[in-house]
Amino acid sequence: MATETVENYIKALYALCRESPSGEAGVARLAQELGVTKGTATSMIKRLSLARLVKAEPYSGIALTAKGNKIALDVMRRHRVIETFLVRILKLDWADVHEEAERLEHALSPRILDRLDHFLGRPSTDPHGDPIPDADGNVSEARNKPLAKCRARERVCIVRIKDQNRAFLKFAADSGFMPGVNLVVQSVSPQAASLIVRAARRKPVTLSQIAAAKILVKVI
Amino acid sequence: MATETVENYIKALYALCRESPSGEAGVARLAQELGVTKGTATSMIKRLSLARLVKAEPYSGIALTAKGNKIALDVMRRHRVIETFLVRILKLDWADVHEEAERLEHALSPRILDRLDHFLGRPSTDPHGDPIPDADGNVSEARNKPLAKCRARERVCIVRIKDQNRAFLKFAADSGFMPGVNLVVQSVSPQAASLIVRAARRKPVTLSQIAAAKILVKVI
DNA sequence: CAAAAAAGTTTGACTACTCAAACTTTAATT
DNA sequence: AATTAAAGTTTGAGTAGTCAAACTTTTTTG
Repeated sequence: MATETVENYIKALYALCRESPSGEAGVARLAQELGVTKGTATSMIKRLSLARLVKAEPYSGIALTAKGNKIALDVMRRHRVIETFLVRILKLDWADVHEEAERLEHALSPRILDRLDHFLGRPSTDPHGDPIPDADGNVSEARNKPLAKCRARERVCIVRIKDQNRAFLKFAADSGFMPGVNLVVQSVSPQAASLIVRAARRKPVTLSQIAAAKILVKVI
Repeated sequence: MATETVENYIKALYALCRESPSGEAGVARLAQELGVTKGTATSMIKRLSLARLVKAEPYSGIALTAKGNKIALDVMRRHRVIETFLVRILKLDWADVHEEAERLEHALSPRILDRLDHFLGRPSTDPHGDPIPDADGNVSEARNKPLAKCRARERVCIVRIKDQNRAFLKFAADSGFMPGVNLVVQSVSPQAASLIVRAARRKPVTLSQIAAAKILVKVI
């Protein structure tokens, strides 16, 4: 079994590879993400490479192997099932659960994970709309688009908030932006790189393109 | 915060001090309990002593300080609340939950612990009847007696099974010996160091003194 | 009480993880 | 193309935890 530290490196690598156009991660970003120095990250990459969890040549990009990918999905599954439990059952704050799940995800046995998943009714997404991989590592990434790409007068439904940052989640929750909420795009201003949206029984909110890119929606 | 390893040493020390007449633990038993060598245990005791969690002179007994005791009770609280959750909510096997809780107890934040405790209705004991310390570290050790000390024809109610061993717990569950169950002591045989007890709608079961010492009861 | 057993300690070495700082390679800029 | 900045690597060192094995102290027992 991978140590807690290894799981965290793998998880971070998975996310970095996702958001990079080349599909490969770099040491500098990885180190930053995990709060360690570049040297530490380099030596860990060497270890992961030796364990065949990543593919990496010196001075070039890092990519997860199939084995590494499996671990990443497994950790993500544990993380998201726990988040769902914390919000739905223990009523923890939607914006706080990420940090809490971060610690718990490493202590969950397959047996408890399955029981918890069953108890929750096999949820397909966590409270932020992130898809939960199934026990075999299959994820159903729904084809939805960022709010930032919407045009004026479009009516959409929020399906996912793609940011784990507590401050952003707090802002989103305070503004009423949570999965399941319907929005109307009132106006789009390409020059100001912002758009104005309105949820039912709410005041209109102005969002920057950057913020709107983190909110995934489906058209209704 | 104490590391996971430190928490485990403290927890083991607490149990050893309890069951020792002198109230002090020894390195050999401690090492055995944790599955490490004596040397490893010695060096850890030195560290704990430096951190003022235990009081220990070379070649003499080990005792927890007030600070160490607080940690022990805190870990036990987390352990027992989790066990209660695993049995009551996730329906895990009564005999299996100890090992599972062993891993989870170190990953539980005070916030989650409190929510879980609240969700469970602030239970006073875990599924094995072990008392759950409250958030301030107060334990209500009920004055109950071991089944081994009972006399023939006594009617008692099981309140606690004082053993974490899975095999013993499995035997106990299979024999119907769980907290809340009423028993009649049919006969006591000092020579054979055993006694025969019977639960309602069950066949009589013969228990050794040793086994019966682990079953705590109250007279009814 | 002397010898043996048990309990406790010390030492040297190893893995996992980390940092700081010097260094090398690659990429970006002027 | 030459310089600089950024990214990546290496080295030396430190903490936490561990073992094996030699050693010392205490306890047990013949």
